Amino acid sequence: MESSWHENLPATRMKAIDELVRGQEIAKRLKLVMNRSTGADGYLSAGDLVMEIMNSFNSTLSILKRGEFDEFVSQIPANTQMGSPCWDGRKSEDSGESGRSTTATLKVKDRRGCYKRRKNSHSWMNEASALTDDGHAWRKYGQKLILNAKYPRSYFRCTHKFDQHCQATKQVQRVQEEPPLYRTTYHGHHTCKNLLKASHFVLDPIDQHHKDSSILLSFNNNKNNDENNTNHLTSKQDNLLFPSFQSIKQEPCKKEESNLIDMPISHDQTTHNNQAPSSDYLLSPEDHDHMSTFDHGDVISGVNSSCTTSSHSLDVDRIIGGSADFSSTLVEMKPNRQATVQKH
DNA sequence: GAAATTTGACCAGT
DNA sequence: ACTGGTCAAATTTC
Repeated sequence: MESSWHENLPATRMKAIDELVRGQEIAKRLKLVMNRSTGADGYLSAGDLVMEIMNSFNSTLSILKRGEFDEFVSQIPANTQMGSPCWDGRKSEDSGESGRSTTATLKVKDRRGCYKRRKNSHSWMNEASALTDDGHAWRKYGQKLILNAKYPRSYFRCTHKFDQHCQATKQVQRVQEEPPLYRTTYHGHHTCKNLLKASHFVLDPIDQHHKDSSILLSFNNNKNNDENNTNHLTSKQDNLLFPSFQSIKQEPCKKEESNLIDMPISHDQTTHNNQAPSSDYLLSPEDHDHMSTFDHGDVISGVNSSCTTSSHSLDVDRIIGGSADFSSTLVEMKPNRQATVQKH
């Protein structure tokens, strides 16, 4: 599948990719060296750094290979590159849309509506039988009843949206009652530096994955297709995930888990569908390829450390396939992590 | 009191 | 017009 993306890219981008691949290889070697020479404690922080580096490479490569560079750039906060009047969701004084505001609504409009709706944004999906901790701190900003969905959808943004201009968001929706099945759809890349959580973030999914509790889907949005995807997605039980979802600011997430996402919607349109929402998401042919490699790669890339939640597996496949992959390393690190995570 | 969640309203895409 | 995504005041929690 790699040949396909090669063909479509301009030479300059190809060159950039080559450079990134080279850097990626170097980081990989560094990791191996560190793995041999460093003690446990030293390794953890250094390992995190290497993870950061490699995730950064992965993310960038994914973006470039998919021809999404432009979009990626557009996600960078306004103060660094874009002129969007209110990129961070806060209203700036002179945002253009007020032009069609009436005076009566001006006050409200002054506060609201200044946001760009996500279109074709980079997104991927994770399905699990429990609400999984993806290692990031999330803040809930909305909940919505979705047509033909039995349960409401919850909307989360990165806690560091404002202090670090992190653009990542996710949506969580329970899609099935028995067995419980939650679908988490991630949008955007984390640009925050939440390093502590980052290491957890990297670790958990590996573990989860090996214990087979969740499925990560990578896709480019578009909800057209159906069928089939979900057939790949049978999710299973896992007990490990329960400490989970704590990333939504510890306790509050429990609340969400218990009364928010679990709560079925009790109105008339609940009729048909526990499964239907699954069909809202589909994989592009390319992503089907990713799917086929999920078993080892995409979990890492998808959950990918603090700052790069790009999900595309090809790079990670390469990493993991090409060297003593992270898994063993991560297993070593895990005890530390658990001590940290399971505060309650 | 600060931070997080809830919830109704606003807005954009279709 | 409808629906989903986001905003922000009000409320709740710590």
